Amino acid sequence: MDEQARIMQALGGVSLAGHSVQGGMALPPPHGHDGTDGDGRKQDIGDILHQIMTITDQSLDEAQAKKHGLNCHRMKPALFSVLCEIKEKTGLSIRGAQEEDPPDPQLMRLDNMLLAEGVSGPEKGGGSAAAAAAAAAAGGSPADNSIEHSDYRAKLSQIRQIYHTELEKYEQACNEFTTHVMNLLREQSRTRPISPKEIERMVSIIHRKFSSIQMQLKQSTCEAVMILRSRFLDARRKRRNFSKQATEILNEYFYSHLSNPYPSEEAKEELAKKCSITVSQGVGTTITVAQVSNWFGNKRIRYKKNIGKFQEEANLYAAKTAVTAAHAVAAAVQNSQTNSPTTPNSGFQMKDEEFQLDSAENKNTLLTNMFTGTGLFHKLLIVLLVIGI
DNA sequence: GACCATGATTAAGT
DNA sequence: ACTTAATCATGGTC
Repeated sequence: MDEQARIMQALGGVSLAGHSVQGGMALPPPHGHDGTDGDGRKQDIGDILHQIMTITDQSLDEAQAKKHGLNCHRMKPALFSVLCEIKEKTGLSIRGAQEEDPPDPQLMRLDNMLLAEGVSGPEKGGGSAAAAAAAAAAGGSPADNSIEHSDYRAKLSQIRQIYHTELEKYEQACNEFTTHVMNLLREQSRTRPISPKEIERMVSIIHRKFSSIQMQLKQSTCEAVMILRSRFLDARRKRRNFSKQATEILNEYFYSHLSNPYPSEEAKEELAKKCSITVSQGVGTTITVAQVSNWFGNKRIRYKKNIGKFQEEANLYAAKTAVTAAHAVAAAVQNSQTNSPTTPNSGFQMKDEEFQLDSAENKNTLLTNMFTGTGLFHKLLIVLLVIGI
């Protein structure tokens, strides 16, 4: 409004009050109007301005007609050049041209996440690979791709599809709107000075608006993916017990290395492999090295906390391994008189601390279990005695 | 449904 | 990087 007033004043001699007060006046015919005297000319300009000002209040047909009238008006070139001049003076065309939009960090984050989740970016193959990678990174068993995983992928691709169709819709709408506005501006540039820079600026404003809408779409897509992930791939929520065989293998190792129950990386790998192979029945869960580490971590701490509770189990496994060891020893003895068989070690050494079975309580449990528990252990002792060790 | 077992996660320590 | 210890959350059993 301020600008309008300035323009009015710049036009010179036309009193703003003069024309605006005459609200309901009859508009002069666009053609054949020959205002020859000076007063008439002023009146004329006032009318034209009034038409410009009230153009939005009129119906489309009316407006079109008036627009045509204005375009053809003999005063039009003069008015146009005056407007050009004013614009140049006020620097309207330059203002705001320098504002460059820096990449929005939030938008970038959303984009990156969508790309990582396989929603945006390359088609199907890459998408599911990314999803699998994400699942693996989340610590979930990557091979647990049974029903749940396929379900997850189906849902993800659904989200993906919705996202893409919506995005396309927005883009199309944006393009349509942009061309519409550009046409409008081009059309208007016949009656008022509009530089290409201004059109460019307008386009960039439109794009910014639409990209903020797109951001909302991206945001809600991200949320949907997060919900989906937490529901399907959060392994913590879907704990599954290891198979009996797998636990047995792990326990065997644990109790036969009781003095130092810290499997090396290679040992862990081998255990993981062994456990995975033995799980042939039912659900095809493989056991990862990380899971083996978890298992040993839990086992160590729980064993240490309550050795008594685990004693029976310890004897069982100790006997088991000792039997095989005894076999080996027996074989060795036959060849040459060797000594020191690998007797089950009852000492338990935690990292940086010796955790022996010395406490009276623990010793008692060990002894009672030894002689009341497994007959196997008895047999083993006898075997060892017979062999002469 | 209470209760225990158990796999996974996390903070803190080394 | 790996471990311990505590804790969470679920699975399984009664």
